[in-house]
This record gives sequence, C-alpha cells and structure tokens, in this order.
Amino acid sequence: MRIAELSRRTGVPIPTIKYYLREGLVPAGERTGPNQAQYGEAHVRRIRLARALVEVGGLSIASAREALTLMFSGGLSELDTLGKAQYAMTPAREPVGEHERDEAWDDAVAEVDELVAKRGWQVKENNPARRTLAEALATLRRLGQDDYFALLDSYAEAADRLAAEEVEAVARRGDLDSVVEAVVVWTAVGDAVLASLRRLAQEAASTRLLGDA
Amino acid sequence: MRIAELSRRTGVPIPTIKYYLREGLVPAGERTGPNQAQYGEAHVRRIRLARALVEVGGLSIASAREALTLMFSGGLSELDTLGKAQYAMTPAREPVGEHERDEAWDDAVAEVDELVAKRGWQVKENNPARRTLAEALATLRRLGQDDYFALLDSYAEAADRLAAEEVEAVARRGDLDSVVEAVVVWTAVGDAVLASLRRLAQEAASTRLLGDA
DNA sequence: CTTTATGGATAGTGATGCTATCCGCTCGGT
DNA sequence: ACCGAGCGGATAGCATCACTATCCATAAAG
Repeated sequence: MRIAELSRRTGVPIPTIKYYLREGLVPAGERTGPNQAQYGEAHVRRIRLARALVEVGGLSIASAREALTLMFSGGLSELDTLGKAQYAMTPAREPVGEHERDEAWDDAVAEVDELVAKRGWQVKENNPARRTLAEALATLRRLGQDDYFALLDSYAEAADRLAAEEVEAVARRGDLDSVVEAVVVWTAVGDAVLASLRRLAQEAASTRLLGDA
Repeated sequence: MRIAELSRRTGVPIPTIKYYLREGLVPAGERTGPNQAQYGEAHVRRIRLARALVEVGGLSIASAREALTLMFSGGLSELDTLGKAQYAMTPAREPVGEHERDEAWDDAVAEVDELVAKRGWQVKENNPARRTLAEALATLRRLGQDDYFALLDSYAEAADRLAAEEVEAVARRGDLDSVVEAVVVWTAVGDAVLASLRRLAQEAASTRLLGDA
C-alpha cells in the first residue's frame, strides 16, 4: 500500500499523513527504493489511533506521539507502560506560578491527598492528575463555589466505580499490546464520552426540575 | 479601582486584562474621563470567572465570552439561560464531513438516540453534546473497541446520578444570577474534576489488579 | 512640575496544526 | 522505450489563537 491508499482508507489528507510521519506519530513505511515505501494495516490503524487521540481526545500532537510511542515500544512491565501512557495523556501544565500558591491552593492539595487516602487509592505522587484536580478545586474555592465540595465524594465514587469496570474490561483482553491500546483509547475518548453524557444528563435534570414550558 | 489593582487582585497581567476588555470577556469600566475608568468587585469576579473557564475549563476565548455574556444578560427564562450557557460551553465542531458519514457514524447516532430515550432524558435535538457523544462512539467503533458499549450504561448511570445531585445543589441557590454562574462554572470545571478523578481511580484500579511491584 | 500610570489603538509574537510547493525519481499504462 | 501521474522527502507558507508590546495623549501622584 502506498500513501494514496493510506489516505483513502483513513480519510486523512496526504499532506497530513506526511506531517504525521515527520512528527513520528506514524512510523515510516518499509522502504523499497530511494523514493518508494510500503505501508500496511498497522499504518492504517496507527493513523486512526492518532486521529482519535487528537480529534476526540483533544491531545496535542506531541502528547499523542508520546502516548503512541509508549504504546508500541514494549520492554516495560505492564503496569509501567500503562502508567506512562496514561501520564502522557494528561496535557503538560506549566509549574504552579506565584500568584496561584495561595491558601486555596494549599487547601486544594491537602484535599486531594486526603481524598486519595480516604479512598485507599494507590496513586503515585507524580501522577499529573493530582495537579489538575488540585487546580480545579482551588479555582472552585477562589470563585466561592465552596458547596462543590459536598459533591466531591459523589464524583470520586462515580470515578471509582467506572475505573473498576474499565480496568476489568480492559484486562480481559489477551495480549499486552491490545491492553495498552485499549487503555490509551479509552482514557482519551472516555473523557469525551463522560463529559457529553454529563451535559445530556444535566439538561435532562434541569428540565425535570424547572419544567419544560 | 484602576487597572493596576485589577491586575494585582486577579494575578492576570495588565495587557491580558486589556485584551479581555477588547474581546468582551470583561465589560468596560465606568468612565470618569477621556482616558480614565473605574472598575469594581464585579470586574474582579468577572476576570476570575473568565480565567477559570479558559484555563481550567479549556474554553476558547470566544466560547468563554458567549457563556459569560449569556450569564449576565438576563431577559430569558431560567431554563433558556441555562441551556444556552451550557451549549456555549461545548466547543463548536465543524459539521460532520463526508468521510465520517459511514456506518459507524449512523450506528453511533442511533445509539445516542436510543440511550437518551431509554433513560427518559428530555434533551433538545440540537444539544451539541449529542454530536460530541456520537463522534466519540463512532470513533470507538471504528477502532474496534466495541466492548466499550457494554460500559456505556454504567457511564450514563454515573452521569445521571451526578447531574441530579449537581442540579439539586445549584437550584438551592437564591437568585438567578447565582444559579447561572454556578452552572457555568460547574459545567466547565466539573469536567476537569471528573476527568482527573477518573485518571486517579484508573491508576488505583490498575495497581490493584496488576500488583504494585 | 516631573514622573509614573492610564485607557485605547495597533501591531507583533510564538506556538500549533496543518497545507502547498518543489524536486528528482519511479511506477504503470501504452 | 516513453510519458504522465504519483511518490517520498524537504522546505516553506498559512491561519488561528491567545496573548504581548509599543505608542500616544492624557491624567494622577508625589
């Protein structure tokens, strides 16, 4: 298969595929001459994955490359691969600035630690989701939306239940490659699914409460 | 209060505040001369809100403006305001392209309709979350992650429960302004909270299942 | 009465995610 | 063997976005 068919099969324009090749999202094809290469099903799949991460998951090209590279690198333990791939999906945030290091921030960090402890979650100290969560909670507090914290437990409970089901479903797969791929896809696309469902449920709940004139 | 203090109070640089003024994220101050204006607490609050939507919620400047404008415009019914504000938070996606209008897409749309019906959710046809969800499901199907659909119900159940609690908590507030503000903030920031919690819970669940060597 | 700050206008910047063009080469049909 | 379309690879260009920087006439502060 050459690039035109790759493009046809995936719906991704040729210049974009070339760009992905340059950026390492997709590995080079098998060379058959100075200016010829062969691509296979693996490439089709890889391009579809890349698109899913970028378009649905909203990852940057750099994050997508990292996740995809880890996914197909091997050599690590199952758990390490999973962890690294997951960390790559949380977009890098710059270090917490001066202005943010206030009381709300300290409270938020403490609250995250407390929540993790209370749930008995074994989570590495450097999981980027800790930071993201702390930032969100600090923002809420700074905006005076304190009653949010009453709901935090419900959120955690929901996350816990979903994660357990997800991990169980993923683990049922046979080979490591398939597991890692599923984790990457589900993590990224699952965010979008959950967010959308929450929006739909919110509209439904509002309508229920306020009538539907 | 003049712009320097506004900047000091919010931690947002002066040029950025000027930019937000230009873009209509923040209303103009009360003019006291040809090149002087007074700002108040409302401006401080508005800037903090804008930042929350943009930084934590990941909204574009245009979406944030729309949400903020609706929030403080009034004149609509409670439900309309809520709906519009929520719709403004779902980033605009371009219309579904040719290549995407395939079997997976049709299935996904049908699946969304079915889910909404089964849950008894009263959701407008033009709620953008429908599209986002359909896209995510279609992507999953195209990638062969079909077993995802077994979990869809759990996701919907979780979303339902959370939305009910959220709406109930928000509705307890007194005035409409406060309600709308809470909806906007919670919708945007809540996504980040949920996503982070899911990441943490996923790591915990993986560790539980695979051991923690 | 000078220094600093202000509001407003305009232009510039850096990052990002593609697109477009060009080149020498090769494949496929005749 | 020939020729035109297609190829891969390299380089440059483009549009968007979210700021930043500069400039100006004027106003406040010391």
